[in-house]
Amino acid sequence: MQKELAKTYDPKDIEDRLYAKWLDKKYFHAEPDETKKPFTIVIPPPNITGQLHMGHALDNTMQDILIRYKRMQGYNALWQPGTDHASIATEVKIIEQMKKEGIDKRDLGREGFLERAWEWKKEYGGRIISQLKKLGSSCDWDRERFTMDEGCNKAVEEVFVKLYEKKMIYKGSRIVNWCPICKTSISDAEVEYEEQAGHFWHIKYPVMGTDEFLEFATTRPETMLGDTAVAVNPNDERYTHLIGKTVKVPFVEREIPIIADDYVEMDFGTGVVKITPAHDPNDFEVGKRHNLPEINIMNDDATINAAGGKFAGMDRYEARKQIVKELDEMGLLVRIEDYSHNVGTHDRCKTTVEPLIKQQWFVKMDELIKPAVEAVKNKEITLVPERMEKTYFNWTDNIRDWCISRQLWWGHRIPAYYCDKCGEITVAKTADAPKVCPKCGHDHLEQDPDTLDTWFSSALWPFSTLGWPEMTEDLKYFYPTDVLVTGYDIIFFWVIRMIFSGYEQMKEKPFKTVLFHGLVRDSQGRKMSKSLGNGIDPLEIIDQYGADALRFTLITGNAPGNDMRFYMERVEASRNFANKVWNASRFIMMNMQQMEAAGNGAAAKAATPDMSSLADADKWILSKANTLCKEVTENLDKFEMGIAAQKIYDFIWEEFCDWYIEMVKPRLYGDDEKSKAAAIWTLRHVLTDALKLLHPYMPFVTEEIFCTLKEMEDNTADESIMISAWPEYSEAFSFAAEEEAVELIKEAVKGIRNLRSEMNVPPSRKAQVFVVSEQEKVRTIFENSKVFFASLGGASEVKIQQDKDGIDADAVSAVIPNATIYIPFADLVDIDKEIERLQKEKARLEGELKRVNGMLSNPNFVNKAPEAKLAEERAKLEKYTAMMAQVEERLAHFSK
RNA sequence: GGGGUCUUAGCUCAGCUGGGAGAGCAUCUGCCUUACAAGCAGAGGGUCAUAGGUUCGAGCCCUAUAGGCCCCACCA
Repeated sequence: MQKELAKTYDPKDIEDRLYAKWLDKKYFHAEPDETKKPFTIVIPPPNITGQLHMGHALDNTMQDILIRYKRMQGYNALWQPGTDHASIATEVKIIEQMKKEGIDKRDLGREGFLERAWEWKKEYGGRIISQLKKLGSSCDWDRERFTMDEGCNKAVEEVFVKLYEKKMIYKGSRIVNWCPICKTSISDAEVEYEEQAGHFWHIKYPVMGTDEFLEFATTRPETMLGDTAVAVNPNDERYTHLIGKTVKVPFVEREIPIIADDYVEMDFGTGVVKITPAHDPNDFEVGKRHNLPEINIMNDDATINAAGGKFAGMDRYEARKQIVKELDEMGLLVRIEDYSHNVGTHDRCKTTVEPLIKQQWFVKMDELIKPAVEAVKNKEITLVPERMEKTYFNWTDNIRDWCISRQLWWGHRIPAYYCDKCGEITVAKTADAPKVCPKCGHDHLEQDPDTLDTWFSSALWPFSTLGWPEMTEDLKYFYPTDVLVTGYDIIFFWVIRMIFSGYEQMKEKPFKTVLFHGLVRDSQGRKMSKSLGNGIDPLEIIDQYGADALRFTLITGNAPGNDMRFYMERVEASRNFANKVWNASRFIMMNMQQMEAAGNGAAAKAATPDMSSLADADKWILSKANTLCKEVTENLDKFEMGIAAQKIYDFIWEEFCDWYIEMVKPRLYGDDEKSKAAAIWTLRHVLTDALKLLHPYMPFVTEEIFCTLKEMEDNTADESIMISAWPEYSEAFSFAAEEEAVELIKEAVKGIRNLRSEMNVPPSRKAQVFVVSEQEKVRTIFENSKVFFASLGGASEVKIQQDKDGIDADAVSAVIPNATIYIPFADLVDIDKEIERLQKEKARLEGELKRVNGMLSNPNFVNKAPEAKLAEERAKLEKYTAMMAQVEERLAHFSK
């Protein structure tokens, strides 16, 4: 039973041991249980390529706090974990790795490459999971899933086939964003715009049958090889006479029409736009309106193809240079202007994307998005913070069809089969894959070589992980999930797509609340990135300071949706807090042991206290703790985790450690056994509640202390804090009168400390303290708390009396409501300084009185303010008036 | 072009539905008081960006202005 705790908290010994225990006891595991209410969170599945970074650490700390909180509240809490195959991100990594070995993806072939990819998954897929465990994440690892496991594959096929049958997935030739390095199409969401310094090349085309030229400007001159028209605004009088005529495109020697279209802005540039339907999304639309030919001039690697004539084979930038040069020589280059403009780049590899026309698969969005918009509008799904709704609607209002096919190998292969004889397309699940063409009976069918956008499978995550498309018990019980915690940066990629997928497939929302967090930046406010080398590795922080310190740092002092900066000083502060909790506990346990050794342990260990033996201080801290339980619960229910954390911190450090523990020491060292037992009962009770409130934030240190405590009490029933009951507010522990009494004592102690400090009285010099109050009630309060003044205020003796009899007239004083404290430091008193001090106090009180009187004499305030506020101000008036009288009395004495 | 957000103590940030400005770190002073020096006690430091407005009352609500950051759109 005798258990020694180290003097400083060392998380290293403890964390792995406790985590292993939790796993062993299956505390994280949840099964459907109709007697309990479910609370579900699905993890944003980290990429298998991933290493735990600060963003993950924050994201998962938030989830763990919520899940641990709800678990303690008695919910059947499920945190569903898993990883994401991350199609393109992983494929790019593997290709990089192979490149080092001199292997090209194509050398291996599809099968060979996939084999290698699965090996990668085996090797690295588990890495991030073990890192999440280091953080303390209480995920149900028995349920770990992967976006390409059998169940998720089934879900993906099911959705694809269903949507295809409903004509909500279609194949079409459309302009898409093409990455010439990754050689795949990407969705609009994957394009990142980047401001780049470029040029505006002013070029002119000769108008056929005239000696006129049409001048226009372009940022991409090489696309002229694919021009199929030149457009002007129909109302532009400068050009009306040319509409219907043609111009000749140099090099390719193509005659193309001059057309009129509203898309052209008259006052931008020359008011003339070259139209390249195959290489620009706007031009593509113009081309459709005017039935223009679409001439693709590029290969998949962004070199010019045969349609580019003499430039064929050149890279797009090389061709650009050459074309400009030759146009200049031909006298068709008017001028070159510096021009800064946004260039679309691929978010994975930063390559400039090339708009190209390709056959691709799309999800039709117009109908699908409707319930997702409604759900947020009518608050069936709540976004926290609320302002994220604007971002959400901005996307849904301008939604375009979702390009879901990727020219990659790692991912879910599109379940479409083509007859190489009649061209019939058959879409079917793998299990029902057609052997022969259902149209012509031909037996040679090829599956579409493309795979799906990685977000197609993650969109199904909240229900695919629970067993869908089977209507499993898990799905019935745990769906819809409760909270989704994620960064605001993937609202378009993921959040919206989960919402519409949930409504479409489950006819029900995927989650009730989306809780957004911001980015974790470095101390200078920069994004942490590999290229900057400014990333801080969460694992190193855990190693050095402990997971609890890291978690607490990430969660305090930052509001939902806001970015935060990461400071080592803050980690240290959190570590210090863990140590503070540790030492306070150590102190309490030491005293429990002494009590036990003296054979008086029973009363201190009782389930309920002997109310009559509780001192004012005991009731005060019990009452404070009681209020804290209520507030923290309320804050957590509103997802105000940072605010709740701050309250717990302040309570433990200030109220509990700096005040209560110090107040209680004289009793612990005294010989009133009854009083001692009450104190220890209170210490234990408050500590336990505080540990429980803190546990979601700092799971390790709280568990270690909690278990040690229970061991000392021989309480084997409570084997872990993580499955103990969340502390609830109880009217029985609300003590308003005692709270008021102790606050008065605190005022008195602060007053004494202040005096001593101002007069440079060393702590070693003890002094007499006189408390004078005309109110019997106040005198009783001090009488009950006399014992505190020795340790807290360096008092050698405390005398409480009704008048100033026997007090040195020149004693220094501190004025508190309804009482004056006198300390006779006759030899130290400097009359002038004392007068100055009292005058300062008087000025302060005058200020307060002026404010209160101002309010109370304002009829508008008296008439309109709520009654409670009025009463509060009246009480203050009374208090300050009394204090003012006391100060004036002292001033009068010294001024004589 | 549209939208969001921020501007609070030297630094980084909290401040929930409007009712006397807070934390951590830093600074200054004094303490190794038998839980903790990763600590204890005390102190200094803010016209809450600016200008108006609503209100009995504004850091908080409204409008405008200035500066910073972010997202979306992409006029070639």
